[in-house]
Amino acid sequence: MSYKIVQDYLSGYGIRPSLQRMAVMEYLMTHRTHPTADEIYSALAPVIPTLSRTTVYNTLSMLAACGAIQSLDLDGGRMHYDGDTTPHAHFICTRCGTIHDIFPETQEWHRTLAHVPPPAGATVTEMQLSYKGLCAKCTTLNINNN
Amino acid sequence: MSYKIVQDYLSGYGIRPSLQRMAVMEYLMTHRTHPTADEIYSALAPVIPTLSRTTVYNTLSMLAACGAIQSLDLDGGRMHYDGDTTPHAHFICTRCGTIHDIFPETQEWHRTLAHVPPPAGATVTEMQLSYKGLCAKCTTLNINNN
DNA sequence: AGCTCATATTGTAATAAGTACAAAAATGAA
DNA sequence: TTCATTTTTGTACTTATTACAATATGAGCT
Repeated sequence: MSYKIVQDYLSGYGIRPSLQRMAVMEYLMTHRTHPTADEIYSALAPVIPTLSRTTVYNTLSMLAACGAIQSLDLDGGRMHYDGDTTPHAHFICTRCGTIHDIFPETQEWHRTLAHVPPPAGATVTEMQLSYKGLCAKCTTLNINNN
Repeated sequence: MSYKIVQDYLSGYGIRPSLQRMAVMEYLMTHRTHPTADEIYSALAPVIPTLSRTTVYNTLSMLAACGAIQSLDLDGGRMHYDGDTTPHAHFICTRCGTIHDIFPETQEWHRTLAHVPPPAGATVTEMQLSYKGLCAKCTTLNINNN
């Protein structure tokens, strides 16, 4: 992924494109695995030896607050992040932890929002639709008692 | 809430109705505040002086796994619990933490499920639809810069 | 270039939620 | 009652995240 694309993306959200921020953003753009803050830190630390965990946490919170990325409350303990901000749902496997994207037709997404309306007067900043269960592979393993 | 109702409810899920389990379940049935494990512990500890935090955590996990209650991954840090297992969505205010229930028409809920299908072959055990933002009260406070 | 001030990053220490585990207690069956 | 199983308890630990103060960086001005 080119330097300039990431830089322009951040600038477009009014975010100053520092080395660290670009690295985090680029990681999320090129890895569709919905990583946690720590996974991102571990991947980037070898490349940016001075990188601090705190910076990764701060950067992710900031990017999410600006709407440049999406944060996912999926597995209780830790937060996952998604560089794709187009409206979509997620499935998380409670056995292997894999997270799958589910892209509904845009009109269906809007229909859901219209029929499950947030409280009157509230300002909605995020919406999340998620499923938990066993993925196909783990369902099979489970049947075979592994 | 009568002892017998709670007891029968747990028995219906094949859960042995111990004193501790009944207390936790009864708390969730009579408090629609979507409490965390610690809030439940703090409320029950004075009534059951020997109660242990671990028991509350274990009980909640078990009740959720059996489908007797619903667990809500809403605010990153901690898990919230809901004694109402009928399908409904939630709104959480990121400022004051209040959680509101949103009850859509049942047919709309099913329509959403049908149009946002989980991965093929997966076994879905939980579904969660949630909004985050500022509640009406906090929206007003925010405008007035409080 | 050098200076200055605001912003960003770093590292350490602290917090907070939840889990592991082994001992003790309670329960139920024989 | 006795024995085995289940449940509860308490302590210690792990893990994710935040607080905070010190340091570094960078953009604009002279």
